[in-house]
Amino acid sequence: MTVAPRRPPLAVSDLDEAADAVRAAGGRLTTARRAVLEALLAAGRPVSAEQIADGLAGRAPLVSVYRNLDWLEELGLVRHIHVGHGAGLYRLAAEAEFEYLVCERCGAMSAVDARALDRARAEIFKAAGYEARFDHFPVHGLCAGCAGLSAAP
Amino acid sequence: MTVAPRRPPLAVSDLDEAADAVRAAGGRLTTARRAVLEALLAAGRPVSAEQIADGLAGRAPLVSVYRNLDWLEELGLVRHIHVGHGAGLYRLAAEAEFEYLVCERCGAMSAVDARALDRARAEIFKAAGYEARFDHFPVHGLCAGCAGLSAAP
DNA sequence: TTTTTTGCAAAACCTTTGCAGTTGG
DNA sequence: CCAACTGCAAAGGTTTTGCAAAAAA
Repeated sequence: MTVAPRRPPLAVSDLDEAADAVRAAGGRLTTARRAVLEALLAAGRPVSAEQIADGLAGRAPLVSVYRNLDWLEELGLVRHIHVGHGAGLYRLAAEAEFEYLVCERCGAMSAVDARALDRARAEIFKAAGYEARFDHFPVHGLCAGCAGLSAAP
Repeated sequence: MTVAPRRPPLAVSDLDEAADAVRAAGGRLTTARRAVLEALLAAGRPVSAEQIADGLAGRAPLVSVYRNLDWLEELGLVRHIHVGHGAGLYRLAAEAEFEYLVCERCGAMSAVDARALDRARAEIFKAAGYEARFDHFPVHGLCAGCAGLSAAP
């Protein structure tokens, strides 16, 4: 979960494309690395390193999952987000066109097209001069249901 | 750093008011607790538990700082935010009218009046049905200076 | 006195690192 | 073959917990 300069996203939609990207970078498609990529492709949503390792049936221990996630993130194939106080969640950069919203009451996590938040980004820029990014620290708040609950007495 | 239901903010501007709030809640104004409150009042901006403990010259060890921050947060006097990958930062709820923006490139943290982000919140609500809150996970992105840098080749 | 709070020690939790051995290309 | 990668073990940084001793009211 390096903080370092984020590489431009490298979108892949299947294992073959991922394998090509790995080899193009001079990397090797090891058992552990393939397993992590398969897990991410299968998940289709942000998952923790532990969830990945658990689903790997021993093909790679947690530490190797972390090392591969880091390496793949440096390559631009993987991104991670921070949701509440829990562990970091990882996803393929292929899904980069989505951004997430997290409900702090019920824990729900919704995905929206990144462009849907462009107007919000523009308002933040007008108000504070910041180019907001929601792809690392998603928007936290209350989902429609929970917002309704706290509005009603 | 309990996640639990956030209490309504309890704004205090000096130690006396804080002491009253503590006693009104049936708590005691111990040396450690007073020291933590003084540190927060003096800081006037979000600081880590470790920074607080370091400035206390032994009046309370880190573990007591954490316990008091938790207790004070449950009471509504203190809030914490998450900035990047670092430790949580604590501040008095009195400063709740400010929200923060964090630059992921240079680490700068700017405070803005919370109302300045109301339009952005409205846009997020329109786009995703979420009532966004920036008071726990601040807006992350690029400050004006760093955004300019990455725009220029 | 009585209940709260302290502070040490130890653990929990997530993530990273050192290093010797393994493996993909 | 040999650099890249693994996996164990051990550590890192942050936060929490158990518990007996101390202190506020």
